[in-house]
Amino acid sequence: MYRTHTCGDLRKSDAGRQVVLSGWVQRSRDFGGMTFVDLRDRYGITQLVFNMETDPGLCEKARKLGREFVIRASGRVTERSSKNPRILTGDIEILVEDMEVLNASRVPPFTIEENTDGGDDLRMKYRYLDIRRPPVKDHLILRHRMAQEVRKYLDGQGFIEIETPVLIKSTPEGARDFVVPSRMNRGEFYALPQSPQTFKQLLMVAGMDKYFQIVKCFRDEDLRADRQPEFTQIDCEMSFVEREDVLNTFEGLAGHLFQAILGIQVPAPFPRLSYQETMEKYGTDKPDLRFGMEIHDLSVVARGKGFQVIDGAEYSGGICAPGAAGYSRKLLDELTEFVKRPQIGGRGLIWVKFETDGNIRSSVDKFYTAEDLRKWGECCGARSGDLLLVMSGETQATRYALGELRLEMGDRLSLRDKNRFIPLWVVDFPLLEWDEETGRFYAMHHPFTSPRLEDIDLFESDPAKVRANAYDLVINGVEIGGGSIRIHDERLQKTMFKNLGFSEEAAREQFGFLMQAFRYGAPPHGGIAFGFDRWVALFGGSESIRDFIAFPKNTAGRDVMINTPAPLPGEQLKELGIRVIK
RNA sequence: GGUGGCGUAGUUCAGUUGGUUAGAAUGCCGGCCUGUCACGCCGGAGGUCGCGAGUUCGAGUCUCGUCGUCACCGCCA
Repeated sequence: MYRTHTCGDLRKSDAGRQVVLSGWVQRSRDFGGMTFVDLRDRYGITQLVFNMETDPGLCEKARKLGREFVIRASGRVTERSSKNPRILTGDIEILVEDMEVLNASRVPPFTIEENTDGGDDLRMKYRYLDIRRPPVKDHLILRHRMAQEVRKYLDGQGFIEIETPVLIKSTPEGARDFVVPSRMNRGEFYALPQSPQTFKQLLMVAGMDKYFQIVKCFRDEDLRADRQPEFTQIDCEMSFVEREDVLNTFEGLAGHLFQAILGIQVPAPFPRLSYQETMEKYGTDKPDLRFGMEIHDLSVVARGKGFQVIDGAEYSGGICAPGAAGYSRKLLDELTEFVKRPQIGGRGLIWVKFETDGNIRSSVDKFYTAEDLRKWGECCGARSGDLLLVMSGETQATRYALGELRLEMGDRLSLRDKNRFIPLWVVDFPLLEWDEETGRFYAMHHPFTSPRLEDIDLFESDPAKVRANAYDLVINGVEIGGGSIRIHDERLQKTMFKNLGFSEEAAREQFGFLMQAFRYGAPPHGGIAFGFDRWVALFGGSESIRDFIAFPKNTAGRDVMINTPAPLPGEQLKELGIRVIK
């Protein structure tokens, strides 16, 4: 027998018991006459004691143990004379009577501890060692618990978990596909799904009514801290629903997860912001509502005083940083540098200090009187002691830059508390997005998203103005999920394809199966998909999803542990009928 | 596709204006130690300064290229 208990089990009440434990040697402390060994497994750490007086041979053996050796030890549980309150098993130790090395270990390349000394690339190369560390292990356990709660909740709501194929068909819209060659159909390729979108709609046509799946999705696009080439979605679809039905159902899911995982009660319904409104107030479609500091339009109030930067700009806007009027020249310069970074794209930054003694000082005193600036302050809700930060330029770009500045100020003023969660729905996205390069419209969400029916006439006059019946769930500035009410009508779907520049043939070629299905009584339906990795990372207090995935890929899409992607042997290529060009 | 950061001992990092023998901590190895739990003390080993060119009397340090890695922009329906 390898073990009677785990390394996290034993307590004071177990004193006197004869036990067998197996695990890894975390560390040993050798005193010559006696040796302590910390034995670790997934459940905890238990101290083993070896004594030279009791059994010199065994004690010598224990002194030779190295880090990460796998051993089995049997002995008697005893209460410690000096306890360790920092671990759960700290009241007891095992007086070892027999010990066996099950497997020796080379010295690991980094320390397997709460805070490792290993860098990212090493940790990835030896991921199986990294996962032994409590933080990574706990992230994976958190992920497991969330997945179980999702299943529990959705099952309780009558959702059926159904698997959809992984070898599917490449589609031209959207992200690049990963493709898989077919040996039996030479010259033809499968694609891995970017999401099970069309299949879940077909399941609605099939009458399954409520579907969900925790499923891998694949997108061959450049990566980020919160993007992996393969990632996991909680994919859901429902029949006979309107937007509010979907939002209510999944507010329920979110509320359940907050409660079950974090023990937090989140008030429902979540706030709903239109895309238009969030772009105006926060400069982004995924606002962080943990703090105010909204963007205010100063275009009108600031114009006409001879300051070319503002007078010549399409748009001027400002944010009011509470209590920051004391910012030094150096800090203001830092902020100016921040907005001028190419990623932010600002040309410069105007500041106005509403000092606590009532004075108003600004970087544009030459052009504006105190009275002028007081009006700016009124527009932005500035109070005594606040700092107003103003930028000018093209509307969209300036709002974006102000949005980024807002987040920066939120960080600097410690307004983004990791332990607070403010979810909201962003609704009424534009249905279509104009692409300058190709000179045509693309679906902002996907081509099956229903327009808001009252906007349908705009298809003819001003397609860019058509609003989608789509929604995103945003928590603390992170896009956690999104979905829409779908088109279930063949004719409307055709109109949509037409506006996207699909020829009738192309549409039939790509999505004919869906159009065909719609002819056989497609119910009104809609759904949503959540970025599971992001949601877990958010609950785990991290911006990077990498440490919530057991075996993630690096920013170049490589797995440095198994070293892939890799070339294929010529034989294999030949069998697939593929020649690699350089 | 683009911008930027980083690359020095097993690991994490320091390394001045370009200057003689490249340091620290930790880990590792050896010794001592009977109540530690980041044990302590003593000693030791350990380096192609990512790689390749160039500038220079002289390059870890400067320049260019290249590779790796991270962050961001584009991209991600």
